[in-house]
Parts: sequence; structure tokens; C-alpha cells
Amino acid sequence: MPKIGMRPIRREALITATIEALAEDGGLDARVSDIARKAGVSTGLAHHYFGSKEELFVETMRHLLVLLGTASAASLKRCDTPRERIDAILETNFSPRQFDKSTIAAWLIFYVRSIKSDESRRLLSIYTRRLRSNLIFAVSPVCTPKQAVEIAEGAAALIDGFWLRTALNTTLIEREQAITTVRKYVDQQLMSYQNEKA
Amino acid sequence: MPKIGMRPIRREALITATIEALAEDGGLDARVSDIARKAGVSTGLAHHYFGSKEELFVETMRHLLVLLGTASAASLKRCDTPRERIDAILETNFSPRQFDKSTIAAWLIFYVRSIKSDESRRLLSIYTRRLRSNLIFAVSPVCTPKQAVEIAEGAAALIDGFWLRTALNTTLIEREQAITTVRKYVDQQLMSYQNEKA
Amino acid sequence: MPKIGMRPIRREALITATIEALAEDGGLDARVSDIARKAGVSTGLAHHYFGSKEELFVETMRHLLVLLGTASAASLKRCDTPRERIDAILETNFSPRQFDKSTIAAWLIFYVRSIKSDESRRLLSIYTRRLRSNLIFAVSPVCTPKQAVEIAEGAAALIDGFWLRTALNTTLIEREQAITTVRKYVDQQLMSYQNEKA
Amino acid sequence: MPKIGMRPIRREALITATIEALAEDGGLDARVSDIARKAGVSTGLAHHYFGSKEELFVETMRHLLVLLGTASAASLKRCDTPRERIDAILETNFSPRQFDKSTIAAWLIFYVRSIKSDESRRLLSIYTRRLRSNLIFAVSPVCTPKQAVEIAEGAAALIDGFWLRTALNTTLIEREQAITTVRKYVDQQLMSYQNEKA
DNA sequence: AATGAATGAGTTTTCATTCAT
DNA sequence: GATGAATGAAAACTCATTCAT
Repeated sequence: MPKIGMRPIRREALITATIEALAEDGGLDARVSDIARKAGVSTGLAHHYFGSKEELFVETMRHLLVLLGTASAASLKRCDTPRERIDAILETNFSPRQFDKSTIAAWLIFYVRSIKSDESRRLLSIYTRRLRSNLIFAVSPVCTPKQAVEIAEGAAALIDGFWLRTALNTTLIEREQAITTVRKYVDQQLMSYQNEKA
Repeated sequence: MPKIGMRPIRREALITATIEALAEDGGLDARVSDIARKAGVSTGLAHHYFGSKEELFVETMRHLLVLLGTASAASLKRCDTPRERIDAILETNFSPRQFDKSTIAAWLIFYVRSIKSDESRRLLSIYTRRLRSNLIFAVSPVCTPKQAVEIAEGAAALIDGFWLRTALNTTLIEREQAITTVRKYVDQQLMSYQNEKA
Repeated sequence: MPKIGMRPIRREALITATIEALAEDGGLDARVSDIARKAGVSTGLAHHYFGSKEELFVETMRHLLVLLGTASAASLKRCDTPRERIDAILETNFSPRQFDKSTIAAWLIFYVRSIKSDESRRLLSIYTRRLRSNLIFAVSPVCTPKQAVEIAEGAAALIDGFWLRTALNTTLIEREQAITTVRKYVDQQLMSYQNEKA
Repeated sequence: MPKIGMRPIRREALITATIEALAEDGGLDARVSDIARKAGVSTGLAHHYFGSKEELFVETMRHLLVLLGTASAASLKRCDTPRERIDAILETNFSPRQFDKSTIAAWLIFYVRSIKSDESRRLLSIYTRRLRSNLIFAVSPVCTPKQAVEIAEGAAALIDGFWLRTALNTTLIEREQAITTVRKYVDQQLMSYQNEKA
């Protein structure tokens, strides 16, 4: 009877270690050996379970994406009004879980990697499309389709912008205020459309 | 008859090549030899003029920063009203020169590098502080200092967000619309403050 | 109730898998894990039963050698004339069993390994000497010892040549024709010696 | 003025070193570092000029192929009769240049590699086809096309067989005798066809 | 008897940097 | 001023072998 079922355990440990490593060194050149050490295993094992560094990175990105997607879906499920939906989206995207230093840094690295890696780009576009469609769906009941797209793109830019600036320590404002700002932005946009109509 | 005055020519060619290489060939992993080839010179020459890859990257970042700073200063000089200042900032940040694919990608990579490289971080913070102070200065005449900071942070996040999304091809909207969106955002913020006052 | 008598079963399965793997998967670079998977067992088991990859390879070679030797001895036993003996040797060496793609490829690899591995070389020389002595013995009754050696070397070269070319898919002719060609070669040699004598 | 034009020099040195290395260790697992040391350069340089070990091996094979092809063409040019052509082919294939230990060992390795490497297989088939067509062309004037193919395949098998057995030290006969044997084989074949006709 | 988890030594590969010319 | 040859250190990757269960 061998030690069995380590595969998922090791994979998760390595993925977690990858996220940490990306945050720590600036990540750009996190070595497989660093990541393996952090996960408490040998370099060989990392390759055994992921095949290559690229694959480990892609799987880590996929992992983050799933976490975000799951959290997002869960919090949207309980929503009835546009306002609730917007809040749910913001809660998720700015949740301490998603908005912590390591996670943001990892995302940032993946953003950059997506310039060159097809799979990373594919994964990134899943995130992007999901955020966009969530935002559009949220505001659709109270504006025209065209306006919904406009609001969604603006809000998405704000969210990504706050993310980026937090990742890089170039913003003065905190989580709470970022949320407030985006919410306020959406409200004002919607209001301005109401006025146009009138 | 030695060639003289090659230094500035070679340096500029290498810096231009670096920007291109960061967007195209290798992204994060652009090699010195790639960059040199793109500039039409040998690898050795890149080191001759810049000493190291790190230095070449820093100089390239500084170059982008100077371009942006110069353009920004020039267009702000002719402005008298808050509205004009905001427009000038947006015109500069979203000018075709600044908003093209290569330049944005290069900035993104420098953003990430700034996590590790002290000099890059220093340069990045110059950009950040300048953008913030320009925005604050622009709206100061028509709102309180606290409101000015809020607007500035929001507008900066929007600008960075649009930048990021353009770099990654994850946005649906174009330059023109991005400008309109930010301008509209600032207007609405200011208006809302007016209303509060009233 | 422990499984008993698994040893010969596993060993045979692994040896068979080795032969297949050498021809298919990895050629020269067949991995122990490939072979084990092909045999339907774990990597560990391959080492349990053979101790090392080298040993597994040597045993596989020995296995092929025994098969060929047994078949050869069996078919030579029933022969009385030179012509019958030659035919028996050819029947054996070009029997579908020996002349199939996997087996030939495996032999080829063992040939090359024999350059480095003492044990492989020893085994290979057994094959070589046996073939030579069988050929010499076959034609001895009808020619001088010196002529016998000449014929044997020529016929052996033809046989090895056809083998090699079949292994590498570089020949146009089939098993049947190869046999005919070698037989014809021997006949003509013998005839020419007859003529010389006359 | 840099040290220039080293590329062809280094490439040749590395190819020569590869041939030597393949002969020495049994070659199967000659390391790039071994080869580089033998060529008097660093490992890095080998990769600089060839990109990968695979490529170095392929280029070495191509080199051997060109040598053989050139020699073959040169010696065939001066021939007028079938007999001369056959002799020229044998002279070339068994020339001390082609028939030395290193070269034969290298070919043997390449033979085995061709099982897995597409490019190696392609190159090997060039050799095979050329030998076949040279042989066929040589005997064509004095026999039917069908007979020519038969002779060519038989002679090619003999040649390859002698090569193989020399590479593996499993033959008793020398270069000279090998040539004689093949020539005699061809003669006898042709004669036997003459007789058939009669 | 059997597994497959785990290692680590050994190799290939990459590339910034140096240097002779 | 300029080259590109050359290095070597660092990293990725491979895989036979060991071992706890």
C-alpha cells in the first residue's frame, strides 16, 4: 500500500507556492527551484506534476481564475436588484481574498505574460469577458444596451486601474474607498442617463 | 576619421528598439541580442552604451517618462481653466504617441519591473506623482482639497485602467471613447460636489 | 494470500514491453517508466525484478538470443544436407518471429549498446559466433575450410544487411526475396568453387 | 575589427568532435559538454552555433552524407563501364575515409537515431536511395531493370552488412576482402542472368 | 507483491556579459 | 566605434533509482 493520492495535494501546494513566489521577488524571475522549496518538495517533483514551468504558471493562473469565478458566482446568486449586483461584483473583486498583495501581484505577472503566452491570454480573456458580462447584466435592467456597455467598460477600467495601482503601491486610497468610488461612478452614470431621457 | 557623435544616435536607436522588443518579440523575456538586432547593431554595442541590460531598461523607461512629461508640460502651459487642464492631461495621456501598443506594453513591463528594481520604482513614482498633482491642480479651483484628491485618484485609476486594458487587448473601447469617459467622470464628480454644496 | 509465482510472469511482461518500447516509443531513449507502463506495472516493479535498466536490457537481449538459439537448434536438428542446413539457418533468421519490426529494432539497439556494455557485447558475440559456425558447418562438406569461412562471412553480412535495412525501412525487398537472395548467393559461391576446382 | 569568420571553423570543429565522441564512448550518450571540450570550446558555443544537440547531430550526419556523396560522385565521373562503376562505388564506400572506426560508429548511431528522428530518417534515406540508384545505374546496361533492382538490393545489403559488422567488430574479414566479396557477388549475379538468357 | 511518490544527480539550454581585434 | 566570438553561471528539465507504505 503506497503513499497515495499525493498528486492533488502537491499540485495545490505548488500552486500556492507559485503565488507566494510571484509576490515576493517581484516574481518576474521566480525560479522553479524557489517555488519547489517553498512548497517543501524537490524541483523534480514540480516538473513531475506540471511538466514545465510554463504549465505550472498557467495552472496557477487557472486556479486564481476559478477562485474568482466561484466567489463571483456565489455572491451574484443572492442578488435581485442592479444595485445589489454591482455591489456583489465589487465585493468579490475587492474582497480581501482577491485584493491581497500576493494575489494581485500574481495577476499582474499573468497580465504581462499574456502578451506572449497564448494560454495565458486565453485565460485572461475569460476573466475579462466574465467581468464585462456581469457588469452589463447588472445594469441592463435600468439602461439601454449601449449604455450598459459603456458603463461596464468604464467600471471595468476603474476596477483594473485600482488593482494595478494597488499592486504597484501607486495609489493613496484603500480598498473601501476604491469600492465607494466605483459604486459612485456607476450610480452617476446611470443617473446621467436618466437625465438624458428626461 | 573616427565616427563621432554616434553615442546619442545609437542610444536612441537602442531605446526605440527596446520599446518595440518589449511589445513584440519577447515581452518580459526580451533578450539583449533581440534588441540589438532590432536596432541594427551588435550585442556588444548595447553594453558599450548602456553597461547592462538593467541600465538599458531604466534608460528606456526614463525616456518614455521624459516624453510624457514634456508633452504634458507643453500642453498644460496653454491652459487657463480647469476643464482645459483636464482635457490637456487626457490629450497627453491618450495621445496616439503615448497610447500606441508598443509604448503601453513597455510601460506595463516597467510597471512590473518596478516591483524589483529600485530605480524603476523611483521613475514610476515620478510619473504617478506628476499625474496626480496635475489632476489635483486642475480641479483645485473648483472643489475642496479633499475632493480634488478623490477625483484625482479616480481619474488616475480610470486612465491606468484603460491603459492596462488597451495593452492587453481586453477592452472594447477606443482612444476617443476612453477620453470621453474620463472627462465625463471628472465632470460628474465635480457636479456632484456642486450639488452637495448646494 | 500473497500472489505467488508472479516473478516469471512479470519478467516476461517487462521483457516483451522492452522490445516493443525500443521499436516504438523511445528507441534509444526508451524510459523505464514507458516500459513499465507498457507492461502494465509500476516503475518500481521493473526495478524490483531487474535491479536496473541496464539489467533489464541485458535480460531482454538474452531473451531474444535464447529464442533465436532455440529455434535455430531445433530447425538444424532435422537437417542432413548442406542445402538443408543453409535453408534451416535462413528459415530461422528470417522467420516472421525474428524478422518482425520490433524484434529487429531491438536487436539494432542492442548492437549499438554492445559498443559500451560488456555484457551486451558478450551476448552479441554469442549470436555472431553461432551464426558463423552454423554457416561454416553447413557448407563444410562441400568446400574447403577457407572457402567455408568466406561463404559464411558473406552470407552473414547479407543476413545482417537485410536485417539492418528492414529495421530502418530502407530496403525494397521482402522477407521471401531476402531468403532467396542469400540462398542464391551461397549456391553461386559454392558453384564457383566447384568450377575453380575443375 | 573583430575576430571574424569563426562560424564555419567552429562548426566544423564541433562536427568533427561529434564524430569522434560518437566513436569513443559508444556514443549513445555523448554529452554536448564532452563534444564541446573535444572541440576546444565551451558548451555554450556549441549551442550558439547549432541551437541544440539534436541539430548538432543532424548537421553531423548531413556532413558525413555530403562527404560520401562528393566522393561517390567524383569517383563515378571517371567511369565508363558497368564494372568500373561498381568498383567506383565499392572504392568509395569502403575507402579508408569512410570505413574508419569513428565514421562507421557515427553512421551506426545515426542509423539508430533515424528510428525516432524525422530529419535523421530523411537524411538516411538520401544515402540509401543514392546508393541504390548508383548500383542500378551501374548494372543497367548489362541486365534487365528487374534484375538491376535485385542486384542493387543484394549488393546494398552486403555493403551495409559489412559496415555493420565492422562497426561492431563482429566480422573476421577486412576491407579488401569485403570489396572482393561484393564485387564477386555482383559478377556472379550478372553471369547467372547471362546464363538464364542463354 | 506492488505502488507511485519523491529525489537528486546529470544534462541540456539560455543569455547577459566580457573581450580580443 | 564596433563587432561577434566566447564564456560561464544559472536555470530548466529528465529520469533512473530509492523508499515508505
